[in-house]
Amino acid sequence: MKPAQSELILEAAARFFAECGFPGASMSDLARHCGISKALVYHYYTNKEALLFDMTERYMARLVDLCAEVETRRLPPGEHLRALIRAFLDEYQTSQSRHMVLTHDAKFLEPARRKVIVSRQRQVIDAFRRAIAAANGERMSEASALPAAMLVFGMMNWTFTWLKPGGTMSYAEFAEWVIGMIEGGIGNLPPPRKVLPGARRKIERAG
Amino acid sequence: MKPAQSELILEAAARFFAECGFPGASMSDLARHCGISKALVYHYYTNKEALLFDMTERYMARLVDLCAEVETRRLPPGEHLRALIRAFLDEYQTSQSRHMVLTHDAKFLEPARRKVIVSRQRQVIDAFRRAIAAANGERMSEASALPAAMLVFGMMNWTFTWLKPGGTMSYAEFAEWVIGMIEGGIGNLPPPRKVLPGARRKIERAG
DNA sequence: CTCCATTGACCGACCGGTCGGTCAATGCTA
DNA sequence: TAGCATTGACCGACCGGTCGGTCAATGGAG
Repeated sequence: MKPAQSELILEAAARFFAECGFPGASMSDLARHCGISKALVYHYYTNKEALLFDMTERYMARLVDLCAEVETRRLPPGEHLRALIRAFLDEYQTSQSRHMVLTHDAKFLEPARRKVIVSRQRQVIDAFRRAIAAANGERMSEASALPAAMLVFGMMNWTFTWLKPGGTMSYAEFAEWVIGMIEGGIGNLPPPRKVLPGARRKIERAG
Repeated sequence: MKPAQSELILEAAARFFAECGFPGASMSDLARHCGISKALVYHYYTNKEALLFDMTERYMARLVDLCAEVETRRLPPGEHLRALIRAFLDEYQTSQSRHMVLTHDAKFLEPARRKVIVSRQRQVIDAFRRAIAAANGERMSEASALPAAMLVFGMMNWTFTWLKPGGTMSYAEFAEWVIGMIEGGIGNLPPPRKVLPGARRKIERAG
């Protein structure tokens, strides 16, 4: 069974939107990237925004599912949070384009559609907030769990600006760095591995 | 003394680019936002990209200066890193638009100009890397300081997606959260303040 | 003080080209 | 032949950028 044409378009669009930005990515060029005519793209998607919505909605559904799947494992609190972080960074490894489109271009959705995405984002945030609160029990106040979740999302989501699949540091390895940080701070990071010379150059973008 | 016209354009452009994205922000609309004609914008800036470059270059210069200024204080290592984090988050408070343009749209600069920005970014990353290495001395290997810096940038820079000036949590307060996290992990975060009801709704975007 | 050359701020109208989107026609397959 | 996949030709709107030209301020020469 060959994958549906619409999904091939979706995948190419994710890469293309991530590269050029939603407003900068023309439908003609997108069609060319897909190797089909522009009219055919419009055969599958009513307009440019529908493409953006389908892409971001599917991706958010995937992340929400990921949270649910980890919850079905019924792990002890500390391990649950670790599993969540590992699951997300594993997903991120193959979802760079999708995630960049999500964070950069969701604002171009019309309000009604944007609301759908934002509400799914809230579900994900809440899953982490709950996991953090549970893992820290009485040591952490209810009000602290949400900002703490933002610290965790910051560490994880910033990878989209610097960590690349196939680079020196793997996503699985970086997950342990995030876990080490939240469980004991900077002095608690994993022991160093052997690092290839020149590897530092791989890590370059931030500000 | 009134501020130069070109700087008023720059400021409006930062807001406008941040809102619409660089490719999505038209020069006609920008001029309208400034209350001037499009031709006048081109009187001050040779083209759209020059505007983007001037904006990002000035901002990066400011961040590099910030690192240098903190270094002149000659603080003990631990305090130096704390000061760097506090200085950056204080700057971020009033540089939301500029920073969003930097991270979203620097890729639209032509390679030569882009290189200038990237090299400044590397200077900033290196300042943090050195501060982190110094603050942790022999407890941390040389190779660990760079990924650790990425964790810190993640926590700080992710604020541009959720923390808003004038919101429930101040930037100064959040700086202490970042410091608490790196110095002892999630169990070491600052004690909770009184939080206004409904404040949680202020924090909404991530994924 | 008068005159005028020079300058920089500023504008409306316009250019070639590209945008998102449409549509009638043409395969191709069942 | 019915029906879906696919196309090239086409459209009005808008894009980044330029043009010819206006206007007030400045300043040096007489």
